[in-house]
Amino acid sequence: MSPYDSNDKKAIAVPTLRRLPVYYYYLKGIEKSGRPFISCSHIAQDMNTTPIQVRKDLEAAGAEGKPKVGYSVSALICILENALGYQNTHEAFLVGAGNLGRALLGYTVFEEYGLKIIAAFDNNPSLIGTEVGGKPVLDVARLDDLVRRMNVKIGIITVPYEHTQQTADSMIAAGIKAIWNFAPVHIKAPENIIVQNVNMASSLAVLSNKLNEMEREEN
Amino acid sequence: MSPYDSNDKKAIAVPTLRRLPVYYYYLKGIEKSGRPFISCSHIAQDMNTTPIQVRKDLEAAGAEGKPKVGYSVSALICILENALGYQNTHEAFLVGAGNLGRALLGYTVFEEYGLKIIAAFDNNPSLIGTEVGGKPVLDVARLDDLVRRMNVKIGIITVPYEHTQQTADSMIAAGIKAIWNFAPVHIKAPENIIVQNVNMASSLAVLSNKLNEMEREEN
DNA sequence: TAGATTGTTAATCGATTAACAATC
DNA sequence: TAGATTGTTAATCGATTAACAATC
Repeated sequence: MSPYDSNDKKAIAVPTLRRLPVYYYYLKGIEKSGRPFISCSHIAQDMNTTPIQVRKDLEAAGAEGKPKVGYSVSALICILENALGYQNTHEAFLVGAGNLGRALLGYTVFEEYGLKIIAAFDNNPSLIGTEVGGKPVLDVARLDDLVRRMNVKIGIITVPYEHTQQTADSMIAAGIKAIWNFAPVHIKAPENIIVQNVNMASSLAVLSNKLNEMEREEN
Repeated sequence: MSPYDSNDKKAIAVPTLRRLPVYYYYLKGIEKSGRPFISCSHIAQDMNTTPIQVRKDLEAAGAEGKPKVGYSVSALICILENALGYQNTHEAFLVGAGNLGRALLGYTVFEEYGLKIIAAFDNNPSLIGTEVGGKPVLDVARLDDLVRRMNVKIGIITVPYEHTQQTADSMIAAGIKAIWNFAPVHIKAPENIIVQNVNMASSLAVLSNKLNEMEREEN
């Protein structure tokens, strides 16, 4: 690491980043079992992966182990919480209080993972004024004003896919910096806006493709 | 392509596969607008990507275009439906009729994408016997029998994460071939079982990390 | 000490990107 | 025809995997 590098934390690669929460959940289970240390090979075996990948991933997160002993489970958990920003909570607004939106509003665990949904928005009058998971459902017309006043940075989109782009546009106009998009469509946004998709259609495509391939092989 | 290749369709790479549904949704919109042909560059511009990637992805799906004209929108849609197996519907059981499970049960669009959820299972007596999205919620004790009798191949897991592995185990024991897992934990399964994860925690990790990085840069 | 395990450096592999040829 | 656009082959880049050194 060069002394000219003011920012000495290297960015963690996305594939690694996506695996870290899975290690985290796994290690929380190990911690409960009371085991104080664990080796890469042990983790790898439990998680159907290779010791090398585990070691690289943990290294990227900043973990340090001891030869012959392995990694301290509690230290690992702490390091992962840090790398994943679990201690650094952001507030979020959710737009679209349909089935999926309501499911997300009910996920109180998100608060442990750095995401606090503070309100939902919808355009359906029969939903406006209700509460889901203890969070108010407000008129989407108020979104702009509230994003500005409360300086909320994260917007969650769970509207029907035809309204995705327009919802994203209003979020961005109001000052939202990061969008968590659950619709299966691409969002057009300026480069400085973070767009992260949870795309069930993509995931289903991979599943179906593998299953169809498997069935083809059987013939 | 060698004449010795009995199976002349090359497997589509997973990153490409994940992008295909997004093209599909996009092209459905283009089709509605009435435009008959479209070029890679046009698609790329609308989707914040590069013409080269679009061309490669469409090529992998089996599309053919005409120089100077582009690709026929309707032909593309047809080819994507084929590559994604949308015409080849599989039946599925869902286990865990909580918030997220209920949201998925309500997604009738899945049926257009090759997935037909025919029943849900839960262990909560107050849910058993009810209906969600027109689908019955049954006692999870009946899962094994019904998977066998109805020869269902896909299992969807939307149970709390502590019960994920055990749910997967019963699915596999009953003969499920592919698991669509919405819990943030790794599932241990034999190699011949397909496991596809929709991991919100992974996605959130990427989002938070980028946002934290952005905020760090602002200082 | 010996051996297990981490740490580090190098090799491989595959996806992405680029360059250029073919063609309508 | 000329130029836009696809098709194809090569180069690059980054993640994964492997090899080996360091160390408790």
